[in-house]
Amino acid sequence: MGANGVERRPLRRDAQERRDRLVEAARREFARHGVDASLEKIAREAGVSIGTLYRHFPTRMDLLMAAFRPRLDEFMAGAAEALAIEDPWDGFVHYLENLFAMQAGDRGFNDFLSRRFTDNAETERIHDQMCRHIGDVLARAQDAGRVRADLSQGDIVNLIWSNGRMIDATSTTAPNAWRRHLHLMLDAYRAERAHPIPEPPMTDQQLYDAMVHLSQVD
Amino acid sequence: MGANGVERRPLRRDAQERRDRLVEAARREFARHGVDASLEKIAREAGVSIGTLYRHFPTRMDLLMAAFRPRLDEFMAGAAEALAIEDPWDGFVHYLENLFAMQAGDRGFNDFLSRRFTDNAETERIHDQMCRHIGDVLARAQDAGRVRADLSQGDIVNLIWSNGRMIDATSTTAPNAWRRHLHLMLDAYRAERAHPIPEPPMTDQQLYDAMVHLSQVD
DNA sequence: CCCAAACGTGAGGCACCCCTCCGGTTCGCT
DNA sequence: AGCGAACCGGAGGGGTGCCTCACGTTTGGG
Repeated sequence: MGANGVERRPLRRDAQERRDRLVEAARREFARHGVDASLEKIAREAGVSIGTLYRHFPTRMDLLMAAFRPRLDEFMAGAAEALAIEDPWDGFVHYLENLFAMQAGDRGFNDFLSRRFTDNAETERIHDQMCRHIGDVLARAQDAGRVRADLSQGDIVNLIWSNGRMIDATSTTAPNAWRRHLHLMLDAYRAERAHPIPEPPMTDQQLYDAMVHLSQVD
Repeated sequence: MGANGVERRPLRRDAQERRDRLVEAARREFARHGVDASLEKIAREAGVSIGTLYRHFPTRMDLLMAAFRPRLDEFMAGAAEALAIEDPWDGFVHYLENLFAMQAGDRGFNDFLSRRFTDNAETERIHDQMCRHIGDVLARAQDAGRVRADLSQGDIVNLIWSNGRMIDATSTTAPNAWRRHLHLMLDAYRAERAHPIPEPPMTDQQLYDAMVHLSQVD
């Protein structure tokens, strides 16, 4: 079955082989240089011409989705795991740990999580699903009185941005620094030590706009 | 007196006027697009040719320093204020509030604080001074038992990165979101009920490398 | 008022990157 | 084997940005 449910004949053998090499090269380049990596370089890296790249992946997003599919599945599985853990706090921590670790492992995926590409129905779907996951994990921990009640989904998205930036900075020189950041944040999130926050959480609209903003070029 | 102490005759009247216009335009463009803003655009904006820009500012850093000098002074003054506040915790909060607010006010300055340009003695000096300030403010609050003892300078630099990214995302849609982030972080930093952190702080070398890394193009 | 020094200009070389299009190549079905 | 559909290559047009340099313009001291 094709991506959109349309049955299509399999690729010719040579075409399939080139396509695989492209996805492989894209994974490497996106991981190294983020989602804005040069397509021409990816083609070169794959030993394929730029025209071929465009034949298989008409838009950058097509290539991104092909490259990140496994990572995305892995990530979603981690989120499901979190909800399966009995203790709500442990589930919350597991969710964040999984999130941070995946961001740390791949700069492209890190970018991908931080930005929201509005021109693509599938990525919208993915982001919605992510937001639902966050909401569930968070609400459960809050209902159990373990996470401060005034924490919002937007604060977690914020955390994604923060951590993303930190990982950009430290990944080559201190690859585990994110774990420190995470545990510091956990102390900020615990219900026991909460002090009132003088600024209200972002509205859904603000949050959405901010994510879209990050995906637009200056 | 010239920047490096060399006495040089004043600029010709027309040259001075163009230089002023350039600095003005640079401030605007850097604020809007970060420190990587296009120099050609800045020249256009100033109504001056690109050649003239290069005559006055042979390197991007020369222009950056000219544009940010007032902001830098303002920032350093805020840091001094923080140390002048009697209560160590209040001083700590004041320092961070000043820092965040200045990051929020100018995308270029935000970039500037996050990165470390190694090819320039003056910026190195500035960063060293900033690190000293952070160290002083932090140590004072820790000695007073108000900030958790296991917090390191690197964690504050981390905070600069985190907040920088958050501001990039939210400045146009939720310009005060940083204040919420700050107060969340304060709850993470308070000494009372701090939980142990399983990852050691970054070494000075790691911290330095990370800052340099951020200032290098992909 | 004159002229040398200071200054300004913008075309142009170079390096990227994106994306298209058409002539040539390869596959695999019959 | 032969042929048409599928596929591939890569030149090339359009865009942006950096930086230089030969030539023309302006200033202000003498």
